[in-house]
Amino acid sequence: MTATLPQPERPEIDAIVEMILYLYTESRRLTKGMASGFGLTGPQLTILKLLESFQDLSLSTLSERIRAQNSTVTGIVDRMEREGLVRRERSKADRRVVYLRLSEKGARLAREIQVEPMEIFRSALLSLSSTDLRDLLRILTKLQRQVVARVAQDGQKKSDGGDRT
Amino acid sequence: MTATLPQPERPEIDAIVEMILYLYTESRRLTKGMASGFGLTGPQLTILKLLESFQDLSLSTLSERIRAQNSTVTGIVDRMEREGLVRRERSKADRRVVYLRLSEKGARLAREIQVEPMEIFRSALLSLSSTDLRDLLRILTKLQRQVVARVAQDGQKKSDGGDRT
DNA sequence: TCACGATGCTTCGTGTACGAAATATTCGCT
DNA sequence: AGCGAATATTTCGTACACGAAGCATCGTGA
Repeated sequence: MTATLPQPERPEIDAIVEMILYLYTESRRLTKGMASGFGLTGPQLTILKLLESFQDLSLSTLSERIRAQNSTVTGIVDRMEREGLVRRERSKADRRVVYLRLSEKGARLAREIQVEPMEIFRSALLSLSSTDLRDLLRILTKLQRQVVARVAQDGQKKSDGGDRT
Repeated sequence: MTATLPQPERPEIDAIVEMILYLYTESRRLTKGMASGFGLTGPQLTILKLLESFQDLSLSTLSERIRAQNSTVTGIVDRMEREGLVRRERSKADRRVVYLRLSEKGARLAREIQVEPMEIFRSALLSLSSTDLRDLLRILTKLQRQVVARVAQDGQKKSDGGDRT
C-alpha cells in the first residue's frame, strides 16, 4: 500500500501541505473578521448567505453543504434563532424535518453583506491566469479522487469489523 | 479592487473552493480517527509528532507552527500534561518562556505512531506525477503570495484606525 | 395493524479555537 | 536604578465541532 519508491518529492509535499493549511486557516480567519463587523461569527455568515440563495433548506441538507454534523448545526442555528435571524419550521409532509428560513432581519442582513465566505481565497483565485486556474482544478480533482477512494476503503474496513473501538 | 472583468471562471472557482474545503476537512477527520486509536485527539497527535522531531519547542513557537493561538495550545497541552504525555519546563534564560518536552510515555507513544498528521492528503499527493506536483506547488505559491499581500493590507488598515471595533 | 428498523433532529459531554484581559518577566531608555 | 513598553503565557467567556445517546416520526413488511 505505501509506496516503496524513493521520494525526492518529500519537501515539495511538505510545502504543499503547509500551503493548503495556510490558505484554509487564513481564509477562515478573515471570513471571521469580516463577519464580526456585522455581529456574526464565521459559520453564521456562511449559513446566512446559503439561506439567502436557497430557500427551504432542511437542517441536514445544510449540514451536508457545509460539511458539518447535524449536532453542530443545531447549535449554530440555536444561536441565530436567538438573535432573530432565522426561523425553524417543521415540514408538514415529514414532521421529522426542520426547514430553515431567514427572518426579515436575517434577509436584510444577508442583503447588506456583499461578500462570500472564503472571499479572500476567491479573489486570490481570480488573479490567476485561466491556464493556471484550469491546471489547478485538474490537479485538485485528481487529488480529491484519491482521497475519496481512500475514505471509501476506510469506511468499508470499519463496517467489516476489522476495527478496535 | 474587485475586478470588473467578466468572470467565466466563476464555476471553476467555486469548484476549487469546494475541493480545498473537502480535502482539508476530510484529512482532518481521518487524522482524528487515526489518533483516537491511540487515545489521542487530532491536535494532540500533531503536537506529539512535532515534539518528537523538535526538542525544546516553546509554547509560542509551537503555536505558530500549527497556526493556532497561544491560548488554544495552552489548553491542549494542559490535557496532554494531565495524561502524562508532556512536561512543561520554564526556560532558565527567559523565565517567561515555557518549553515543552515529551515524557517517557509520550516518547514511547510517538515512536509507536508511524503516520504523519494529514497523512491521507500526503499519500494522495504521492500519487501525482512529478509534473503535476511541481505545477501544483507553483500555483499554490502564487495563491499564497496573493493572500499574504491581502492579509498585510488588512492588518495595516486595522492599525491605521479606519475600523469600527 | 403493528412491530421495528431507518431517518431527522436535539441533548450532552469533551475538546478545540479564538480574543480580551490578567499576570509575570524582560527590555529599552533615561 | 527604575519606569514603561513589549513579550510569553494563562485565564475566562463564547462559539464551534464531533460522537453517542435519546426522542419523535416515518416506512416497510409480516
